[in-house]
Amino acid sequence: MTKTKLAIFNSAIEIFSKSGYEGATMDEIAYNAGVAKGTLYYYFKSKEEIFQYVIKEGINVLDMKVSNALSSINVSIDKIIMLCRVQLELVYEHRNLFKVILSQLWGQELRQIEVRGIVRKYIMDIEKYLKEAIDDGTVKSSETSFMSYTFFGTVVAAAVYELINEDKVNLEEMEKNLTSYILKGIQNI
Amino acid sequence: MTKTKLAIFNSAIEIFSKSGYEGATMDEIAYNAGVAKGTLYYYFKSKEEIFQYVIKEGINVLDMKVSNALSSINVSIDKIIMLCRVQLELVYEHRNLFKVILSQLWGQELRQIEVRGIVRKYIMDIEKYLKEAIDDGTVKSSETSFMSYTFFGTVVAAAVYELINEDKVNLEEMEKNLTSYILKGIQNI
Amino acid sequence: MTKTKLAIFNSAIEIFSKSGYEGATMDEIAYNAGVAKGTLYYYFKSKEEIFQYVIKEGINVLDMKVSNALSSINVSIDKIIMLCRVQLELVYEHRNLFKVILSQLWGQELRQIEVRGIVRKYIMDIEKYLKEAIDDGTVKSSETSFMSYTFFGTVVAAAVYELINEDKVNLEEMEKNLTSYILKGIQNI
Amino acid sequence: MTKTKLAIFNSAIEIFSKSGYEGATMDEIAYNAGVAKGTLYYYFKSKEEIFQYVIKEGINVLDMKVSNALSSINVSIDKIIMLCRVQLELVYEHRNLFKVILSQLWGQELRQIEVRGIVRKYIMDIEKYLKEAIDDGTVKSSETSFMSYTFFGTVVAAAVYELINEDKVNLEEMEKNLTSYILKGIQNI
DNA sequence: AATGAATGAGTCTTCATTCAT
DNA sequence: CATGAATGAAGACTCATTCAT
Repeated sequence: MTKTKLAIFNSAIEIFSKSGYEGATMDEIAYNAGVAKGTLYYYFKSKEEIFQYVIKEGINVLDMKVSNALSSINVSIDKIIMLCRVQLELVYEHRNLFKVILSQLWGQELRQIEVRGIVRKYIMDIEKYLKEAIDDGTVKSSETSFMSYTFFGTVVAAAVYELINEDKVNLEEMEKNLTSYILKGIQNI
Repeated sequence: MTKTKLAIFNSAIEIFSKSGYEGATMDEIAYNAGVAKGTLYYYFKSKEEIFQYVIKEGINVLDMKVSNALSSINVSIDKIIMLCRVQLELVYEHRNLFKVILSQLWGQELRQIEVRGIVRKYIMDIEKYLKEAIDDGTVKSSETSFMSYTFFGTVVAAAVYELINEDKVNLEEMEKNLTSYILKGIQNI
Repeated sequence: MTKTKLAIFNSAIEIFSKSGYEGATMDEIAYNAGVAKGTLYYYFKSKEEIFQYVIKEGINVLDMKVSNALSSINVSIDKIIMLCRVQLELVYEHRNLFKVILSQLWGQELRQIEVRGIVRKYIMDIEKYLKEAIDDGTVKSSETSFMSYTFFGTVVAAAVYELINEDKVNLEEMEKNLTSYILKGIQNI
Repeated sequence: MTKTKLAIFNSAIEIFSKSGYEGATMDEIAYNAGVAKGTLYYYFKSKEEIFQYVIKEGINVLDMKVSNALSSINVSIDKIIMLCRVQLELVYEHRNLFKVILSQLWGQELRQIEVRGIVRKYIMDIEKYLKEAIDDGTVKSSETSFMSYTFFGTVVAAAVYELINEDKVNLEEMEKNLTSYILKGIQNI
């Protein structure tokens, strides 16, 4: 990625997260990147292509960070706990990327269907870790597909919480609560 | 709501859910409602106003259905269980409304900030039920604000699951899994 | 054709003849028609579609004028003579249409290939009259296909002559010369 | 002409003939010439200048080929016959140049008016030969200016014929027909 | 109560041209 | 000699909105 392309990438993520895909304008993206509008088209064929690049490159980073964080852990329940923590941190650190993805998850445009496909793959990676933990008995045997979606949803919840309550979040506290919620649920026993 | 206004309401929800706010066009909404474009402006001042009407009227329906479902239940843990069930049913039944809301949750446009305010209120209603259950000891004492967001997130998860896996969902099965997940978590004890 | 559509049609022919297809701008066409740019798109899907409408509608008029002029003539040599005259008059009267057609005859764009198809059909109509005249012996037996193209080319020559020498043309004189050229050639015997 | 300039010349003629002046892009011309876009501007000041170079250099070649072909012929009627033949061969051999010229003959842009001027001069050369033949009585006395345009038009006809009927042309046959048409016309006597 | 022709501001995209290397 | 990254003016097209009927 050249310096210019990187500037466009960063600008685009910001603008898309602020205005959504349709709401974002090439003018804004260019201005925010500090380049001329024509430059966008020197590096990308269209707005669509910028969007796809943002998503794919972004997901790559997430994937790498997740597998890095988990690679050194052997005990599967610890993996699950670390997964909670790392996902939460990613949501926090890459909140703009998450906003872009979550805003483009819902429609019937080709772009949106593709984003769903990407999220599906992302969630299937989570499922893998859950299956491991089920296999060695630390996690309840259950329908892992749905379970991984609820896991993902819980992370989204954190994004919504963070979005709605802005500045006031305490990441460590959230981590603790989230892990407890996921592992043990809410019921008092 | 006259017949024509209702037709516009239904059409708008459909189009907004398919294309998002910016992606939806007045032409499409009018055509889908079976009226002329001018008619939209006879009933609403602007696209913005149609959108707001859709959201507010939609949320009203959800609120009423939730309180109806819970009004006859006294035991607080049963209320929580029913809340799981009813939310899941609403996500399923009013999926288009949920798609509209969830797609408009993430940006910095006035409209999106307003939608977040509405969701915030909606989640605070959930919090009320959780507080009740904590008070009588059936639910663990915890940070209820965050807990209600995770609850909401889990419901969103169901929406995503349903969206990505389309047709193949089994609502009853999902209900059982969801309730177990929320109440007891995933860990084997 | 509504009044507005007609205004667009007339404007477009003028602008296309002045600037060619690519050189013409929608702004110019709209301004010249006395309507807003959006109005062009209310009546036509695209610039391309305006162009096609101009060509097809224009060719229709030519076809009708030719067959009207020839319908009342029975002697085939007189038909040929009248064909010379009427073609020349059409080139003169509809010079803008001819300019548009002749400028769009030469490339490999779909639009240009289509125009060639239309011209081909137009020339095949001429061929019909030549064949008749050959059948009754007033015109030399020859390769009629090529002959009709040369006939057409001679008409184009008149267009070029008229274009290059502007104002100074004497239509009657041209008619006489043209007919003599076509019927008897240039050689002195 | 250096090798690079020649490459640009050849590329430009090809692209202009395929897409017209406005339709041709500098990118395409550069790519087709196997050079970088900047190189075009090393050799030419602008697209306009490339175009003019193409036309002028092209017409030069035509002029030379015509005068070469006719220089050794003394009998004026033979000159006319050879003129037919050589023009037809040029149209065939340099069809791309003819397409460029013929597509740029019709508008009101400066460039197009200039092309008309060049064609005018080219036709006036033809006129010269016709005048000679009139002077010694082999060609009918007539308005030579118009006659030379019809002569040119007949050649254009061949171009159109060739363009529309592509591959299927038989050059020798065409030459015979064309010469007969020009010298003796179509009428049976 | 309802329409649909007309608008024009705003958007994406193209492309001739420049310039530092 | 030659390059190609970068530009920005200009063009096709969209669409929310208006208004006379």
